[in-house]
Amino acid sequence: MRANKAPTLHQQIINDIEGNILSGTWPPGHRIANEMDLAQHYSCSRMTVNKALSQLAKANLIERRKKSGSFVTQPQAQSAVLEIHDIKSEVQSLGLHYGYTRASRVERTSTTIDMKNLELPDAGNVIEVIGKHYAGPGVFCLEERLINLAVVPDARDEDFVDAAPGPWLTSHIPWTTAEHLIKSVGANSHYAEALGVNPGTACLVIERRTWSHNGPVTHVRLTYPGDRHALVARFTPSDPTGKSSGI
Amino acid sequence: MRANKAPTLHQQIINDIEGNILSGTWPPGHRIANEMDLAQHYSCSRMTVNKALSQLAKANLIERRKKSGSFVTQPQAQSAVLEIHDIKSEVQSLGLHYGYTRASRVERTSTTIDMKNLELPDAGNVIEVIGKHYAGPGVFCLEERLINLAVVPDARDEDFVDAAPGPWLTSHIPWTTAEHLIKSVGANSHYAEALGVNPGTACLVIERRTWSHNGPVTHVRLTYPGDRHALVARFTPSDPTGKSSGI
DNA sequence: AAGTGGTCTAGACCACGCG
DNA sequence: GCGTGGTCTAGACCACTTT
Repeated sequence: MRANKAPTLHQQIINDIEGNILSGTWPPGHRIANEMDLAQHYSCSRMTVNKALSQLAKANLIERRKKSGSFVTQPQAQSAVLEIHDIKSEVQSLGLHYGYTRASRVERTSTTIDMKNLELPDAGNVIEVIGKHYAGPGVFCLEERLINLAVVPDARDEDFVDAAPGPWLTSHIPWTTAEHLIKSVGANSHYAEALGVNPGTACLVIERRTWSHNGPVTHVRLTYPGDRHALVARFTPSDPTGKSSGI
Repeated sequence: MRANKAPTLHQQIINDIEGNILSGTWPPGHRIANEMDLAQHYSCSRMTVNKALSQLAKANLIERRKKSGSFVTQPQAQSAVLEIHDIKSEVQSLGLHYGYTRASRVERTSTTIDMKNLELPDAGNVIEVIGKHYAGPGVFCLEERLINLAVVPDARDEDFVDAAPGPWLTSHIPWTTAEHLIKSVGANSHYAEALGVNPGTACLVIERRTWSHNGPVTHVRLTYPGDRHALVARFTPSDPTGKSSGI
């Protein structure tokens, strides 16, 4: 039920390929047909295909190697202004042991707050999952997530005990739009206990909403204790491809 | 003394136009020559010019209108992954009165900390400007800025008493690269007093480094009190042009 | 040596919107 | 109406890299 508007041909090609990549149909490393074959498939010139593939390469969804071909990029679906963080690899890149524990999982009809967080137009069933990510012995961040069952019904069959919902979601649902909100808050007693810090400790909070073609997918609030965490983004005016990462 | 590498022709065109825009030579609203004229000027085909202009339009540096032509975008040099915030318009867009006061201005040879903040390879003269931005009666944020006099010698003649250094810099120096670092810290007694909050209050800190072709331009640390401020960015996978703004 | 992407050309047709 | 950008074509040559 995707609303596939295709105003231009090269945009249609981009949409098709992006769909295959983000949905996981084409896994990382998958080789994409070469430009001449694609041109034949779409009954267009090579230039048109090249325009589409160049744009996908600039967005870091594919990698192009001469003589070899074009391949789906390895860190799939995680290239954007502010990356959809894979916390596990983030922790491991710091040389620390990664761990995850689920604190709770509740299925319910959406409350008013849920609807506001997900920007749901109507009430519906949601799953709330709360868990902690660990870096070595300490808590790395607290995750509070809402999943919209209307868009992701398969989530009903997942308990999210051993693995965080994030990676499962990105491999099951292709997202088309994401929004980050970043702020700083002092930990109240509830968060302080969960994170193992003193009440009032400054925490970096990242809230992310994600949409697919079918509507709101998920809302997640990641709370990082203290000043142990920072976001970095570097860019130039005409190449607004922010490379961002947690520290 | 700009290192003008031009590997491809359309990149050369982009560089030229971007230079004219970011340096202010072409002010907002300036009409750019049409594609045919540019093609003649660069002795290339219209496609090549089109590729360059399309890319600049996607980066929001120019706006293209049929029949009329291409024009330099209004909010100049402030379109990027994380915008180079114009705090004044940010405050005013909230319907609040904007104010600015300079607290101090010091010219000195760079300290070790200065060199680290600016990523200076060698010691040199810098200016440190500290000031406060007000929204209505309250402090909106504290600004601590270093300016590299080797790259911006004209800054020596500015006292930055009535106007913040940020707008002056963006209108005098075209920046080519910027890096943001975002974190959350608890206010120590010094910051607490400056911001008018209780010690320990969580603050959002945004540190930005900016470079031009000639080297490091400036380093600024903006400290926003409490959870009154948040950053927002929205994007899609194949269009990583994050629109971000303060709240 | 051969296949691939990178770039460019010299045209073309169309839609839009200003005059 | 007509100038502009938007898109596309059917070629071409080159650089690179793997075989």
